[in-house]
Amino acid sequence: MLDPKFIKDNLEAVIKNIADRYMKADAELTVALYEKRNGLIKKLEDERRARNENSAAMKGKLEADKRNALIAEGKRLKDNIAAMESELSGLDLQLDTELRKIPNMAHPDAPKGKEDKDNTEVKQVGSPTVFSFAAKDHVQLGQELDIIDFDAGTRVSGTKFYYLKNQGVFLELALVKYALDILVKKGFTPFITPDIAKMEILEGIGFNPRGPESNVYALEGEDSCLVGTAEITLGGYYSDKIFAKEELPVKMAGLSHCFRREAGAAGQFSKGLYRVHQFTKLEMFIYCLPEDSGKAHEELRLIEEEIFSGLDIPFRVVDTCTGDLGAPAYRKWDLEAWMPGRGEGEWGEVTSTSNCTDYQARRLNIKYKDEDGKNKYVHMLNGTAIAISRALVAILENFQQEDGSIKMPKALVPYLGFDTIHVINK
RNA sequence: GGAGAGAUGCGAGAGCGGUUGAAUCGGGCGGUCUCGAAAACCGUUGAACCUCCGGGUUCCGGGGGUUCGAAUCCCCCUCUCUCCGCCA
Repeated sequence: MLDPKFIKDNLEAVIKNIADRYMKADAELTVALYEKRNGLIKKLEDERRARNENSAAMKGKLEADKRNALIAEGKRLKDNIAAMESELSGLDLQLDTELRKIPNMAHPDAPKGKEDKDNTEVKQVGSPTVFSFAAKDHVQLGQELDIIDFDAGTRVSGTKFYYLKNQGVFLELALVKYALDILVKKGFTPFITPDIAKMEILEGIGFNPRGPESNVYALEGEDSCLVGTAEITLGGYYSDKIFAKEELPVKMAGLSHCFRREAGAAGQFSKGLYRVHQFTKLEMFIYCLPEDSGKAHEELRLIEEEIFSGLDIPFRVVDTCTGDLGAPAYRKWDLEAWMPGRGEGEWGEVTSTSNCTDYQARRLNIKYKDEDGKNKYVHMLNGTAIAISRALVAILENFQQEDGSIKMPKALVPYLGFDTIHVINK
């Protein structure tokens, strides 16, 4: 969330930012509630001071009537304070509700626009794969090679579930290890995180775990959820922490399963593995000083580029427009890989890296001690190292051969122990 | 899952209705001494919020309650430790 004081002092900019991001939030109401709350706090504190003085006056020996008078005054103050406190907690709740709706400020250079079409291409690496034969999509390839079983996934678990099978299994493990090795070399501490997190952590990260439009699976009667990304568990890892300045940056790599409801998402562009309820993802996470977050964001993007270049997958980098940014993001870059099986071929998102500045840190209460002795909020950034399901789409579709086999990227061969997934039962 | 013990500042740990935002020790920081260091000694050292920038309020695991007044008494919850059970 944003600092209410910041909203008050930059009201016009905040209102414009909400509009740029096509979000529904009421900054003016928020400020009004904030001011009302502060006024009440002031009055409440005066009453509490009176109460403290009153009880301090009663410490020694007193004549009975004097004491009784003080007790009567104390009782009056007590009732008054109780009433004000309950009013205040109501106001706090309202303020918090409004505050939650207000997105992070967007980077001034983030392209203005409403939806993903308005994202701007920053660069392209490689070029769309050209085939001398009719290319198949990954659904067909995966089934023919017997490495992905969608039918069994649907039967056992429901639509948008799948089994990886045979070499598909080793492909997932190889991709994880390949990316992990790169990250460890770059100073990231590897983690395998829980796949479940408490709602308060989800909310701190900026997810909405409740409601029918939520993308989150909540656990019945548990006050916790299946995570949609390890961003949640990595970001929650240091909640309520105060870092020494020298400890930063902290760089983490977290492997987890990701669970997403994806309610209502259907159609050609989300078929097969592209949009599923469960997948494996290796996520990067950085906690850093505010002045370093721009640089750290760049670093995350460059690592993503390195991972995909290393796999020889053609991709482009896009700068995400204001309307397409998630609420916590200040700026976001996506890598989109070439996916020949989407229609006539199409760029499809494979990674995403966001600089969330102090938006998450404020709610999760993650700070560092600055030289002036003050505790200040850290900046928090996340980025996909590799999301297996999407990477599989790109690998199967780009590296398919005329005979239906798939050539493995060179970088994966040492991890796989084979260089081709051959067509069977021919 | 059952039984017991506990949760206080950076750490250890006292306090068990009003003089405690918190003794004491340790750590950190600053200083004295020293050629320098160590030792010793002295000083200092929590956070959040509001502010008419003088100050004020709140916080002793979390939430409720009793009281004129709660770190201290009562209730509920969470977590940690020990023992037993179960289990990959």
